[in-house]
Amino acid sequence: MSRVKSERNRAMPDRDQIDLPSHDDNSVKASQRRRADTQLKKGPWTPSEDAVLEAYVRKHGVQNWNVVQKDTGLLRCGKSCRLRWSNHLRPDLKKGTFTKEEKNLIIKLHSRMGNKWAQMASYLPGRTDNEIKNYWNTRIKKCQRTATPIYPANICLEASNEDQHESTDFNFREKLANDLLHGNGLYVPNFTWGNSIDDRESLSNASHLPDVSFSNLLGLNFSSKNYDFMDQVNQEKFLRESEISFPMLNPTINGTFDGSHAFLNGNFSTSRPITGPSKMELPSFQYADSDPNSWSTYLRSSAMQCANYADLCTHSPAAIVTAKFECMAPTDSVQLEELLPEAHALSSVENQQPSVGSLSPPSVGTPCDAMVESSELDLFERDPSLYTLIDSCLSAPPLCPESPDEFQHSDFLSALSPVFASTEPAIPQYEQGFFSAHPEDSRADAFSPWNTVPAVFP
DNA sequence: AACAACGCCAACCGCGGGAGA
DNA sequence: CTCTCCCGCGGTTGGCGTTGT
Repeated sequence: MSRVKSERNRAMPDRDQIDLPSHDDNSVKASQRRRADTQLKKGPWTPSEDAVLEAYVRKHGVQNWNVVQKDTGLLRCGKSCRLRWSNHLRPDLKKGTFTKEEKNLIIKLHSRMGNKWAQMASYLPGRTDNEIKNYWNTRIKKCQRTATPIYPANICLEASNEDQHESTDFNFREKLANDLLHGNGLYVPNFTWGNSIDDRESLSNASHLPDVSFSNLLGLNFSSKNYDFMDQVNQEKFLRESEISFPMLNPTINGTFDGSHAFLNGNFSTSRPITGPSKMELPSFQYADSDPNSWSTYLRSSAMQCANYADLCTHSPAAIVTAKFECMAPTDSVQLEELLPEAHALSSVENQQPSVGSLSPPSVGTPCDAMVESSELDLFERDPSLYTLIDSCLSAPPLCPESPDEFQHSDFLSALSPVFASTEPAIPQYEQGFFSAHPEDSRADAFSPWNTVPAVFP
């Protein structure tokens, strides 16, 4: 903060609006403040007010918002002036609705930052924290109403992959493996079909991993010496997918959160079961994994349930049709700078758009986009031939649980592959040098010529 | 056509932090 | 060290247009 002393002295002593004698006691100040508040205008800004404010800022720049109010005679408090300028009158603002790329980025950023709207805005040049906040709040409401995950699976996948690849000081993957393996012991799940598969809400947030090996799905590796972490989480993933395939298995997936794991669509609490209306605040990824109800504990329990699902698959191979919904891996080891490439790419895309404020050009159709628009992919709609495929599979003789390897699934999976092939997110490439400085420099405020240069309109 | 629900947006409010007196 | 002031942030509210019933 580099305010000039003289400017500060010109500022109105009152917190936001009015000059008050320095010798007044607090009660008098408060009284006068209230009186002053009533004199100030509230509500929507008129074009004439905008013009006055803009003209003033163009001439004098931004130094002290209370001075703006005083000098211009606007019946607006300094705070209101600042808000109006930063959210609407700034020349570098980008108008219009968020593009799909921006939405993706917001979701990804929120998965890492939580409700740090201003920080998030720094990754979205031309966008304000208020815009992002409004978008997110609307999104949360929508997700709550439709009982869909707040964090689309593809976003979580990227977060998961990035964390797995780049985390150095905290190896989340190994931590999970340790949790799952109970030290050096192998996890031998209970294969008894009939255990209720609960916590599907939680399962929808399991870690995304590459396509599930069918032998893993059938539980063959559960007793294998080579049964590693990936196998376990693959099975975990598959179990979660079962909830998507067979929602009827979980009558409790209706938006209430009173389970011990307390997953909240994309958010999960570290400790407290959540009942009733929930406040979707910070992202799950931000919470430390230090609670008995946490992610690792959850994974451990659901790995066991996975075996149940593997059993189910031996009788109902059609279940795997929906097996391509990714999910998340919460972690507290996050490099926010990882998002710079995407932010840059996003900015590049925006720059190529025909005009500021217009809608984005026809999307290339990344699956991530699709997930943002609709978290629930109807694979059957996307490929009606699946019906035939499933029918043929279901009409085949039941598989023998004792020899699940006999199941010839390769054709089945390959037939499905066109459906699944497009579900990997397309991450824009990062062009070196676009962001030459810290992302904070890309903040809308920082981009503004007012802040860096002289406070005088060029 | 009327009403309600929803979505979006703008603006306000309270609070905390930084800086200067 | 304390107080005051300003700024910025996050939460919340209210208005208005759109959509659904």
